[in-house]
Amino acid sequence: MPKPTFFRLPDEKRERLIKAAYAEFTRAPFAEASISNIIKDAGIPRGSFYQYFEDKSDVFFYLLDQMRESTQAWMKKTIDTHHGDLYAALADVFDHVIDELVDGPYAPFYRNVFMYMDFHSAAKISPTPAPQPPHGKGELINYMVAHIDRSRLNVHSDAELHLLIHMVMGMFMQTVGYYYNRLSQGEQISVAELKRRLAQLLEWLQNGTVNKEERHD
Amino acid sequence: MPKPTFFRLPDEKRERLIKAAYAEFTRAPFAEASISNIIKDAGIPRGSFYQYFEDKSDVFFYLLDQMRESTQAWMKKTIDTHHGDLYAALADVFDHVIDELVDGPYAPFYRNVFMYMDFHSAAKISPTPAPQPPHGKGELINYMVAHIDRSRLNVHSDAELHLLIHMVMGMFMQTVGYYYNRLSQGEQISVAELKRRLAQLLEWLQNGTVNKEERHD
DNA sequence: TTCGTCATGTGACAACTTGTCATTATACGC
DNA sequence: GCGTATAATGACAAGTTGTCACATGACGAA
Repeated sequence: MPKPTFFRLPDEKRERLIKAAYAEFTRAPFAEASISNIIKDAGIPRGSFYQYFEDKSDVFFYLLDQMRESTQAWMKKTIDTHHGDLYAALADVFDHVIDELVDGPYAPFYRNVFMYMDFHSAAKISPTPAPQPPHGKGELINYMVAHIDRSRLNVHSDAELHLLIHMVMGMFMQTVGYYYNRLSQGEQISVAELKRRLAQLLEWLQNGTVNKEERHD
Repeated sequence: MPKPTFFRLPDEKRERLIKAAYAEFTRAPFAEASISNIIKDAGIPRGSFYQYFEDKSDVFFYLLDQMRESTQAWMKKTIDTHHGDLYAALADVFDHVIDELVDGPYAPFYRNVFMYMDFHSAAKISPTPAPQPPHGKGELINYMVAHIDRSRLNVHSDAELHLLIHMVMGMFMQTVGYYYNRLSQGEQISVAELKRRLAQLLEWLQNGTVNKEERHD
């Protein structure tokens, strides 16, 4: 988390810093991004940066957190809209988020995020099946566990539902990561194809991949 | 790939280098590992390192490649043993690989690999659904597409089987990554629990997560 | 106004990186 | 014994990060 001083900054200065940080993490993936560039761009001295943030990842995850919050709100809303129908909500959200990731104003930033997101970092963002402080990463998954309609789901405990949600989220990130990888290799797949893949994965997850002997229909 | 000079090195020196590289990537995750430490440990001058390798990731992926090869061989063998039964083979391989990852001599190295493996790097290792050079990362997935028994699988094309395999592999890595994350947070889960989770995920993938209305049993 | 105190701003600095390159050493064929 | 290609070497430039002693505010009390 940014230090208190950061939040006491005059709006103009704070926004200048954030903008510079976005620019740098858009220019280069986390490992290659440099604090030097951010402060040069924002026009603040080096010492000040460390007055506001712990280090590079502190800014980075602050930016990510902002993105998470909006997505999280959208997800909750969608679950309600679909009266707790997990897969209907997921299909909806995936579509929406992908449009955001691919066409939205921050698309190139997200690209760096997804391609170079490791499991350690992902754990800081995506919902974690663990006791969580009231607000933050765990909030969404707890909301989901509480509001998902399980009557038609083959899960038998909170833990199992946690696992399922965790898996679906991971699957989503993986697939988006795959899309960006292809993009950066010039072997771009279309957004439609990306969505088709996700739909297929969801379908498998719902109905399984194994043919039941003699389906009665 | 290491440069030709590297492979012409006297065995003793080459092994010393590899050993030092393993030590460094065991000590620290990729981003924090330093070439300086490797050469200090191996006792070779800086310039020589660059005679053998392109850069840090060149050594790193060389090490990973060695691990991939052995796992790959095991996977193929297991598919044959199970006469192309995808899920039986996967269950087998997962169990074996996990024991390797958790108890094997390279466990701490793998830990760093999995926790800090991003999607971009993963693409270099895990099977990619794309036309592939005869040998390497794509070899396994092509072998699988060719040898998996599809008669009981709900897949209708090579592309779909690719996708399925891709997803299962990703799911595996994600779950192992999760295990290591918990480990590093002190909230360790047991190996048995890890295996149970994977088994559950495979089960869902086979039979689906949605209750068919009125199962006839 | 003058002082004290606490929060901020600042940039020079040490301690590391990495990749290069001119130079030296070695091996091998003739 | 000589020439040439291949390999070894370490000083170096150019960059990075985090720190710290000090300067500059701001604001209330005397």
